[in-house]
Amino acid sequence: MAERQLPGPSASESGAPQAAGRARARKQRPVLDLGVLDGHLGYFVRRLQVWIFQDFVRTLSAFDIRPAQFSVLVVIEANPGLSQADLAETLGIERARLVRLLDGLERRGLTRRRPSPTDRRSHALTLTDTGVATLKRIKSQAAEHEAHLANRLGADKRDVLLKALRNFA
Amino acid sequence: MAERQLPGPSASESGAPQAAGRARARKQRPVLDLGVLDGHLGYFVRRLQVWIFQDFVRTLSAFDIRPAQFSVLVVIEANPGLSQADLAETLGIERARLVRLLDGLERRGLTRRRPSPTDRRSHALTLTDTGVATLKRIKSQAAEHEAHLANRLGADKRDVLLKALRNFA
DNA sequence: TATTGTTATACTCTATAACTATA
DNA sequence: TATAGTTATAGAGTATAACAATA
Repeated sequence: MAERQLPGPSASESGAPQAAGRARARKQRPVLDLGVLDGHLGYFVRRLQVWIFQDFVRTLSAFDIRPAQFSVLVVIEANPGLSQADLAETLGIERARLVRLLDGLERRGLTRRRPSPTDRRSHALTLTDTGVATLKRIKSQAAEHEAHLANRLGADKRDVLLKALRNFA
Repeated sequence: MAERQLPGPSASESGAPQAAGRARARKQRPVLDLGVLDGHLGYFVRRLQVWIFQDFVRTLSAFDIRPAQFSVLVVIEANPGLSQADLAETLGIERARLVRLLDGLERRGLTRRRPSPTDRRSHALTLTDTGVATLKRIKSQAAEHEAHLANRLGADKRDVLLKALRNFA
């Protein structure tokens, strides 16, 4: 794991790592003009999203879990017995991609595909006992990641954003 | 280009395509529980970001340009003569990836790498005349995409988000 | 005819590591 | 020693098409 500075999510837990690690000098760069990018919401949404993903992956590195995998585990837990098609539709993931995603989670013993009692084409998805136990710990770490975000963004601003975006998709 | 429905950005320009194309019936799906995802800002930021990218690509399909390419063109135009390292740092793109990105734009005659007058290791990036002219038209389409977003999100909410995120990265 | 899960392909993007030529 | 541009690789993710089994 290499060190990362500036725009990336900080590896330090809190506040100012000022006099701690004797931060190496970095090349000074000119502040550039963003041009019309400054008026495009998409640019800033993307920057925020990248920051969030990086912090999520780092904060949950002990579990080797990525945001997409997390979302799959959470939705299966909340809706046991659901089908792959329904899961894919809910999360906006391609059915085709979900296959590999579930293969991975299944190989790790976290999820299970059972035959659907009502439709022989589809699978009924559930968490294994290990999956439930592991997800409990994962959720705890994910909450810590969310705290990082609130800290970085300001708790008030984070709440505003959450409410504003909740009804979007 | 296949049809796309529901969560994706609508292909229709405005309002309600209700009685127009006699939309095909879609399988009815149960509304699933998002579980703790509902409290994670990252999930909704990701959904919004995906929507924005899709609408951007569709709205600018006549130019075959993607968000990353757009951001590169805009920042070069606003900071002629800048280096690849500075551009990469500003946009949060890996230096390694920027190389291919610029190769593509250069092949299309939009950008140019000139020798830096002060540092023989680095390049001074500029738009070509074609690049300037093309970008002008691209920016017009990008503005239309931004209008779609404001329409979808609500103009007021869009403004709030832009202000909230501008100072993030 | 349409849907479910699946396989396959192409492309974008992130994350790294390494190399060369310069500074 | 460090930086600039480059090449290469591995993996995630998107987009798309096709197929067999089933509805």
